[in-house]
Amino acid sequence: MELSKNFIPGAVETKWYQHWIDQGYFHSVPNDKPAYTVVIPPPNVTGVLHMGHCLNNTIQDILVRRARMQGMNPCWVPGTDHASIATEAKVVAMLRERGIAKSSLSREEFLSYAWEWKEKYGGIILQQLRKMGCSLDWERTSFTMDPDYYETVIKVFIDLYKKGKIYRGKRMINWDVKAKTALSDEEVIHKEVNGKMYHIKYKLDLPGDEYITIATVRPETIFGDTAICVHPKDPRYTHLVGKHAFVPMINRRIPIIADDYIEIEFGTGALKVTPAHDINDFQLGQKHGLEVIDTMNDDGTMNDAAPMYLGKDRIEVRKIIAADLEAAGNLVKIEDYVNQVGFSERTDAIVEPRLSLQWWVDMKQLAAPALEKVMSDEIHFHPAKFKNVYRHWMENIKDWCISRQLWWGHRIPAWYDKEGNVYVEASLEKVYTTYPETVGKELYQDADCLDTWFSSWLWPIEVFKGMSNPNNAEINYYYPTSTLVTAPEIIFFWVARMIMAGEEYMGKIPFKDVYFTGIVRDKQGRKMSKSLGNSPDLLGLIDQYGADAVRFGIMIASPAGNDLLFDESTLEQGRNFNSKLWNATKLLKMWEPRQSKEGVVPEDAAFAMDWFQAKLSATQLEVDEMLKTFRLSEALKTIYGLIWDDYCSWYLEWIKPGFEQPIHATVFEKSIEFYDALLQLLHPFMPFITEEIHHTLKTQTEDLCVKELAPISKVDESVLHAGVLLKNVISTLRDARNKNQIKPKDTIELHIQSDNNTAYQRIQNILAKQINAKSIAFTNTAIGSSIVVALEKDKFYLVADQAIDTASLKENLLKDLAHQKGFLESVEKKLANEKFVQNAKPEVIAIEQKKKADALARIQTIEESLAQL
RNA sequence: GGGAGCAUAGCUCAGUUGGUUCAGAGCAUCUCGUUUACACCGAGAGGGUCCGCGGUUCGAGCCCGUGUGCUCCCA
Repeated sequence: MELSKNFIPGAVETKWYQHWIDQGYFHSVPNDKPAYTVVIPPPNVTGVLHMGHCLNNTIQDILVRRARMQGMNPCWVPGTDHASIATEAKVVAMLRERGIAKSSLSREEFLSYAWEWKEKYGGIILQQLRKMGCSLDWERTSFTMDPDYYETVIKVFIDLYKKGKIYRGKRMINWDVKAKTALSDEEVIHKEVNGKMYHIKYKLDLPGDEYITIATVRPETIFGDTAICVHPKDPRYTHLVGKHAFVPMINRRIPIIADDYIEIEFGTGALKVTPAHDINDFQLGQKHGLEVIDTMNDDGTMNDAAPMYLGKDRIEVRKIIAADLEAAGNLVKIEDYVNQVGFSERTDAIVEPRLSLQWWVDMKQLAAPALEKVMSDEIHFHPAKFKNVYRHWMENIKDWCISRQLWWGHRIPAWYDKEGNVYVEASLEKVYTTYPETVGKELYQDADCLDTWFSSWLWPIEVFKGMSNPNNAEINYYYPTSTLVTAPEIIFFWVARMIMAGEEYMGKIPFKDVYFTGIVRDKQGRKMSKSLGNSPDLLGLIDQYGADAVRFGIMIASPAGNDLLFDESTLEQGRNFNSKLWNATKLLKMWEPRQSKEGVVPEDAAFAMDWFQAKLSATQLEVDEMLKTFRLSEALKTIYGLIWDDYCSWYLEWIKPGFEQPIHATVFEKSIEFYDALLQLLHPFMPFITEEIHHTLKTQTEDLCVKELAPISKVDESVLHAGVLLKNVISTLRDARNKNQIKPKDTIELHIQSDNNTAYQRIQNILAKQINAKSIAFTNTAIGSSIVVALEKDKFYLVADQAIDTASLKENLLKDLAHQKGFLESVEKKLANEKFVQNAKPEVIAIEQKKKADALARIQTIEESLAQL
């Protein structure tokens, strides 16, 4: 069979993915084997695959595929999140394009558009995961708004309400004026913004023309001012406390109060207090019993508290108010000022603090066990540094605002009567049953939805129907899940809350290990984002390089828990690795028809096979350990080196038969076997090409995808060491050839002077081949007119046809000699140090003594070589 | 303002409880080379005051203190 010149990924990938699906390899049912369960962090239902997903899902696939090959029963559950605010925003935008305003639709009409949208775009991201080769159990695809899931979310709300852990309260919340909804603290992104500090003077309610000057970055909020506050010990203002001032432009009279919350040094030392629009002002207002005047509508425009700006956006007002204040004679000055401003994660609108009646979860009790499980390492965080971050948050946890003023999501199961009484139940019928006093009353349901995370925190439970069908066989088998792979940015949003839900509703942790991936950044270290346009098109990259190369590229640059700087050159490296694998296959296939069964295996090939077996086993052990400790990037690097350097560059060259010579059948078989073992080791990282080559090498009885790893054979340390020596000799002699400008085609004669000839006898054919020597001889004496190379205690004489550059040879030897002598000196100094000899461990001293002996021997060798020149 | 983390070769990172020939890898760089697997390649080489300063120790990239620079989270 003639193999194509290069490996072409496209068709191969489609073929094998379909085959794996047809064979049902990714579908799991409970059985006798140990379960290895992973639930996907559900991407937004309308999302498209980006680099973050690529990294995250590649890692999960590696873990799952590895588990499959280790004979476990892996189950990787796919699914999507309804992502209430993001999806609703998209639907609203889509409707706007069609000329439909959300406000013109009923809730039911809007939701039918939303479902239509979900059906149309909802599957895209899951299709894209198939392209990447993800071995997900598609029969288990879940959605956070599936009927059972929906009911479970409602059930949890009611349960927590009845336990007194959910309450309704008027609090300062973060208001997204674009989406017209409350946001949790975690959904607000703080950014530094260049703004202005306005100094504004308020006329005092005193005889004469006296003023007090305040400083603010938000002059448009003055209409909500209900006090001015100063520090009680500020000598500038003590005489004014208890007096009153007038808000500019509207001339509303407000008191001047004192509180040590004020920083004397900041601004003018006098603070305008606006309880409706600032969290700190709100607290101050509560303490001093101040009035709360809301000056804004829910879309961020000014209301009738600011009659002259009615209907204008607050940001717009900030720009024009300075001129009006100036005209009114109240503006003192404007300074440049940098401050932190909160933006909505979803809509990028500037978040407004706003007083509002919302639903809250009391977090204190839920947090305690969840903190303990992580601190005690019952749940392992990788890397462990995130334990600190987690602890800090959990110890300072605040109540969770769970209501969102949206329609797309799980509608809050609360009904109100005209008097404002609240009845929480799953349906109106149930309300009438549970609360007989409501019978005959007209009730209306809360219009709001629950925060998306209020459904996702049940994900590892409800994908197995652990709550809608408690104690079923699946939840008992698959839960707790094994490993969660996610981004550190959602450690509080999601990870912490899943642990709480697990403890509360299953009485068990939801997962044993959490692997935090880094954030994918561009070459310059910037976070990838749509607005920067630095997020590459993943499917385009897969088309260009192949899925295996993309997986390779993203994993090789991805240290655990550190951000990864994405650079397309690693994808090239991945594609080159594909080529290397393919070319090695071509070489093996070339030898296939030229096998000979005659005679015994040549001694050098026997050595090569022994060596590679030892190297393979040793590396398999290393990789095993690395994967156990989630050092995936290192494992991939190790496998890459084993294949490229040890197998291709060394082993295949060592066993390579001469020009048009046959290869011994035993050697050929063994080489195929080795290669297959390498493919198996690599398979979790690069599933497509490894499966393809596995079947190209020979007729296989099973697919690599489900082939169980064989036990690792014992490592023969001595042959491993012999291999190191051989590689060392080859490199050193090649270097000597290079330095003496011996052309690659020119042969040399090699004479070896050693105490241990037998060590070289077994490998001399390999050595001859690798350094292009026409003969190898052993000698007890120096060989004249040769290039002398010293390695450890042995000497090598290279006899070439061309003239030898004795001067440079001598120079090199002298350099080496000086180096060795310096080294010897430092070792001797150490050994002469009494304190060292007294304190150091015996094995450390033994090592130093060996160093000394070796250095002495080496100096002798070099001196002898010099004498011969 | 509070908290967490990072600083090792041009770049991205390893470096296990302080102790092997005097700090490793991949990529990049340089030199040589198209001999039938592979130029998406082969052979070889160069490159580091382990951020500064101080301390503990016989011995520090690793431990302690301190300074500087950067990143992230929270207010």
